[in-house]
Amino acid sequence: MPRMTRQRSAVADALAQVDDFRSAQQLHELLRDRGDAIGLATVYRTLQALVDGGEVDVMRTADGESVYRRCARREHHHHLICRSCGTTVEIDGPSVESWAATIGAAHGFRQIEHTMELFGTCAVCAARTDEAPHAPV
Amino acid sequence: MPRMTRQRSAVADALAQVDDFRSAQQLHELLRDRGDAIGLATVYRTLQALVDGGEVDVMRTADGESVYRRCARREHHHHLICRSCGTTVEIDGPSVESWAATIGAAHGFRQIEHTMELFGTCAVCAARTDEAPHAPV
DNA sequence: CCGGTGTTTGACAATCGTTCTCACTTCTCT
DNA sequence: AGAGAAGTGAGAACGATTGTCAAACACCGG
Repeated sequence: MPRMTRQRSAVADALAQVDDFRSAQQLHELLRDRGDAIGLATVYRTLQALVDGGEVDVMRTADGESVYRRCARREHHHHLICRSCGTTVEIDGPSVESWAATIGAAHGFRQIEHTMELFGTCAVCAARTDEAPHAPV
Repeated sequence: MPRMTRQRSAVADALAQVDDFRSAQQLHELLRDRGDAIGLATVYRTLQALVDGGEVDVMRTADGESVYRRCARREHHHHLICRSCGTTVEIDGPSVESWAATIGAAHGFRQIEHTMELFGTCAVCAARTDEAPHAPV
C-alpha cells in the first residue's frame, strides 16, 4: 500500500502550485530550487503513481516529452493550451464524446477511446504579438 | 533540391505497401528483410522529409514512439485505429473542426489547432475475442 | 561517355528522457 | 527494540532519435 512520505507530498505540492503542464525534469528542478531534496527517479515514480490514481493528467509534447498537470476535474476532459505561454484551460466536449462514439460504431469499432488537445494563442499572448510594430508577413 | 535516390524510393515503396502506422525502426527492418540495404539514419531522415512535405502522417504512440503512415488524403484528417491489430481508418470530422474553433474563440484563443485520434477494437478483433470461451471479467 | 561538385548516405557516437538496479533508509507493527 | 515491507536515490542502463563526417552517388555540362 502507498505510504505518505515527505517526497510524495512535496511533488503533490509542487503540482498544486503551478497551473500548466510541466515535465518531470522541470518539477524536479523546481523542487530542488525550493529546497526539497529529492531524487529524479522518485519524481518520475511519484508522478506515475499520481497518473495511475487519476489525480494527474499526462500529455506528450510534440517532441515526445511527458508533461504533467494537476487537474480540477477528475472526470475525462480535454485541454486548450496556449502555445506561447502554456496557460491551460480545461474543457469538456460532450459533442465530441458522442461524435467519437458514433463514428467508431459506424465503422464497427467497440470500446472507443480518444485523445484530443487544442492548441492556440491566448488573448494575452495575441495582444503582446499584435502590439509589436511593423510585424511583416 | 531533393534528389531521387534508391533509398528514398525504397522508403516510399515500403510505406505504400502497408496500410497502418509503422515506426521508423519497423520500416527499417522491413526494408532490410526485403533486401534493400539502407541505414537507419537514412530511414529517419527520409521519413522526416516526407512528413515535412505532407506526404506522410506522424503520430506518437502511448509509449512515445513516432509512427508513420502514408495517407490517402493529404488534407487534415483524423484516424480511427484498432488497438489490437492496428488497422487504421481515415476519418474527417467537420463537426469537431468547428467545435474546436468555437471553443477556442470562446476562450479568446486564436489560431486554433488540434490533435485527435480515436482508438477502439475493430469488428474482426472483437469477434476473435468474443469467440474465446469462458472469457471472464 | 567523363569528370566535377554539391547532395546523400551510413556506421557509429552522442543525446536525452525515462526506467532499472540495488544498497540503504524509513515506516509500521508488534 | 527488532523484523519485514515500502520508499528512496545515485548512477547505470535503455531505447528512440539525431549528429558527425568521410566515402559514395546523382545530376550537370562538356
